Amino acid sequence: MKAYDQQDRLLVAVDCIIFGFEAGKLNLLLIRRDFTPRRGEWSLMGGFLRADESLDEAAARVLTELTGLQDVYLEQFRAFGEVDRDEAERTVSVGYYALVEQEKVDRQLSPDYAAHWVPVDEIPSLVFDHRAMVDAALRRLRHRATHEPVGFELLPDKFTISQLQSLYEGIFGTIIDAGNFRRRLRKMDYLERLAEKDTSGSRKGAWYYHFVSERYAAAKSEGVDFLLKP
Amino acid sequence: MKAYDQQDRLLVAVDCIIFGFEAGKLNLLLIRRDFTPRRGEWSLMGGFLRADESLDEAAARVLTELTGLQDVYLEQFRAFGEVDRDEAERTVSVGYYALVEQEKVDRQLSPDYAAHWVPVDEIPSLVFDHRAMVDAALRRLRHRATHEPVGFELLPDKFTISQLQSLYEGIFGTIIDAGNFRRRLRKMDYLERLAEKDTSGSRKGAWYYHFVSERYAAAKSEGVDFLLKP
DNA sequence: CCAAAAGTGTTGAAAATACACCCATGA
DNA sequence: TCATGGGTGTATTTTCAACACTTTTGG
Repeated sequence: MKAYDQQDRLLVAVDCIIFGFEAGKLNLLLIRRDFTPRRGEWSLMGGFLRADESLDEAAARVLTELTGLQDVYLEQFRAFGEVDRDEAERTVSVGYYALVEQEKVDRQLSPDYAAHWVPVDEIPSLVFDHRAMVDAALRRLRHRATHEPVGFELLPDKFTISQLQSLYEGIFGTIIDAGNFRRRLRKMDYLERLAEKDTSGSRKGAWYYHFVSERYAAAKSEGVDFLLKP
Repeated sequence: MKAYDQQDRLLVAVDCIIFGFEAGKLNLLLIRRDFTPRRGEWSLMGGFLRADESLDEAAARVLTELTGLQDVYLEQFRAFGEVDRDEAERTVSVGYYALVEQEKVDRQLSPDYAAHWVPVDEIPSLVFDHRAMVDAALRRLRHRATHEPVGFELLPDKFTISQLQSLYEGIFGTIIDAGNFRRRLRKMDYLERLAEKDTSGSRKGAWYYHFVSERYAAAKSEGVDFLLKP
């Protein structure tokens, strides 16, 4: 418990699996490394934990550095600690996944990293164990999205039911029955229908909805569980 | 991403939340620290990650050191990285929870640590952020126990339905309808009824069952999901 | 008027629940 | 014989997937 020597001190990193959604596709934000090791290869965005910050703070810092965004949905999902996972030096990495509005990111993406959105079903070869990190994050996201209303983080504040359905189809890679999907949503009274319609997708126009987090918190505290299966 | 200095090197620990089950109670194995800091206070069993081992290996080592057990169910659930979480020195700790047969442990517990079983609803004050670790582990265990057949890890190889029900009642702190609980189990053909009865609990005697992990793996690969709600 | 997306209703099957009931047996 | 935990059966309710159906409106 107590014993350690200087050699036990090592680097701790955070790596961010950044999810976005656009045109019916769930995407991942990757960078091309312009630094060693593995310069030029695809990689997740990451950074080293500093002495004066918590893990959560480090993850938020790294995310802001790349996307310029603050206050985004960010959740730790797993620490990765194989001895040889980083070829340069022993490093334990803590994985975080982020859910961002892709459009927001695109407006202020840092040019310092050659970052690109890649559909989750077309992920290129990644450095180190980053592919395993992505897979673990995806599993966690899928699970979380069915049990907590986190999917909304990937959509604009105003969204239509069809957009939400398309998102869930993107997350799970499945087709969902529109009627049943709507019915489940209708019961969630923390989804507020706005007085406005989106007419871009159809003649009829689709009502915009809005997620009212205070109402969700109230419902949850009364034991009402969120559940949205694919 | 790339930049760090010597000061960024820090200690990584693993802490083990060790669950056991006895007499209808879900228990936690705690130690009394005979080392600084906080000598004499209650704490989780932990240890520092060494340069030549993975996180999983470190957790297993720590667990074996205390309990003498090997090959127990051990799962990482979260890394804890607040700056001041350990008052002695900046330390990131990765939390693992273990499910062990309490009786097995009691037979070979290391005397080097003053370890005690404590019911999960009577946890004393713990050092650092160990209480938050325990709470997170408990949430994870409850969730995991409903979706994966991990509860069996807490019971002997042979167990009765009543024991299993009592275990689930202990994990969730609820009362379960015996009839419905049995019916759900009857459908799980990876639970094999043995030719033997436990006559200690009743006149009639209760059949012993056995979890056949190979059969479960087969069922799972065919898409049959485990689900055992409280 | 018609194409096409938005949105509603109906139905039958499946599963969860509550709870009444039978079983075996040692004291 | 009866108290006690073990174990089964069943009527009722709830949930849910499938899919037919209606609505709206720009072109």
